[in-house]
Amino acid sequence: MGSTGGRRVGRPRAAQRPETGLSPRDELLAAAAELFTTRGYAATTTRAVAERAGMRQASMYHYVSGKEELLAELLESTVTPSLALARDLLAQDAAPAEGRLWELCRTDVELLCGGPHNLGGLYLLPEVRADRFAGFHAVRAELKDAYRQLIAATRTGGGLAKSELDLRTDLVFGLIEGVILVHRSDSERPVAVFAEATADAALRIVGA
Amino acid sequence: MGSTGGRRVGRPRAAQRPETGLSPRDELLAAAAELFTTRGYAATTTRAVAERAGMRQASMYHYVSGKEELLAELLESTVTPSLALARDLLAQDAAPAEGRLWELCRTDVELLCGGPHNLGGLYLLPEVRADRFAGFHAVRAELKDAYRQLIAATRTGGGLAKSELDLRTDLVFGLIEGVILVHRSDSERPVAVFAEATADAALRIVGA
DNA sequence: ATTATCTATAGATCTATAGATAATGC
DNA sequence: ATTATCTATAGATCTATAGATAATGC
Repeated sequence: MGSTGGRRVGRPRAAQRPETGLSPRDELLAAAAELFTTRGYAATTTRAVAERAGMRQASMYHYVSGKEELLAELLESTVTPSLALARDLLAQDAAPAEGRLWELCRTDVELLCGGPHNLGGLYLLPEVRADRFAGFHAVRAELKDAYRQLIAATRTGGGLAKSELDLRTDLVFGLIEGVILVHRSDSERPVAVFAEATADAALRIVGA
Repeated sequence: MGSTGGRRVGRPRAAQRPETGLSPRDELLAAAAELFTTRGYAATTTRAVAERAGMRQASMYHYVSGKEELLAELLESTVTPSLALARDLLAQDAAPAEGRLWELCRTDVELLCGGPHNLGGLYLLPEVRADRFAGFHAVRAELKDAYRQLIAATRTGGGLAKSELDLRTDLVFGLIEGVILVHRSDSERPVAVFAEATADAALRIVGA
């Protein structure tokens, strides 16, 4: 337990850099997050990811099976916290739906815009449509359904026909996604302000 | 001028298919539109584009310099009509801004969701951030500025501080973009209905 | 002995060019 | 002669595996 920190098992890395404190796997995930969000998934090579994480291309395979695994894990990490909150809010059925919907919107934006990279944008990579990521899509569909249920439970949402409810859900869900995209173009605005404004806008769309 | 139609100069294509009526260049653009929007830009090979357009990979270079040119042209085609309308609406400064903003939103959604492929999604490919597409970004920034000007000209927009105006512009612009993404998941709803609902939502966001 | 890394590379692409070919046009 | 296509391919990747190496652990 020497506090010297350094000495690790295994052959040293060829290009030594200051310790990040992250595990090698997390270094890879962080590198992938940055590269996938800025250059895109297909355009990012395994070499680029590994090298940015401080190791050689081949060493990456000691930790992950390939690019797909990195993307799958990053996708999960974007949607899982939002879904956990959504389930929580759905369960609080004594509280007014308006406030719960507002909170879901706000937190969703904050989570997705808050990190160092625009992980929210990963949702939108065309490659994510592949079957490989069906698991992610299922989780995401559950999140969207939570939005739908909360919208249906609002005062104005109560009497809506199904098609009208679907429409409003798409509008709100579209707003959240779109806003995450737009965010990256102007990062000087505090995320908290932006997230609250988006939640306000969502409620106005629903008519509450 | 025989109405037989067929006979064309040059070596015949290896795989013959029914005439599309499009020029070879337009066949390439149509193929690229489909593939770029569904699989992504980097994941689409020149071979896939050419083959889908009915010719061999190498023949593509007779018409375009490569994939980049196809993407650049497709991008232009998505934003140019919207910008033309935006300029038009800005010039009509006698009419109330609310109605003009509504019309811009509606038409923008209709144009981008209306085509056979989700060309609106091209905006969002990470590759589009490259310098090569600076021209497109300039046009797009002009479109966004038109949104801003119209929002500023509404009754509620008049007295806004710059930061507040920027915020609302981002929310509206984000809504338009996000909604285009969401649209592809549910194409059974008529585009016209969706476009109007989006425009209504945009006005509610602005507070008009 | 175990482990984390490295170097080297086979095999599979993919792009863009060179040069041949099979039509029509004159 | 001109044109639109083709086939063939060089050169440049990129992925994933095989096997070597340089640390610590015991």
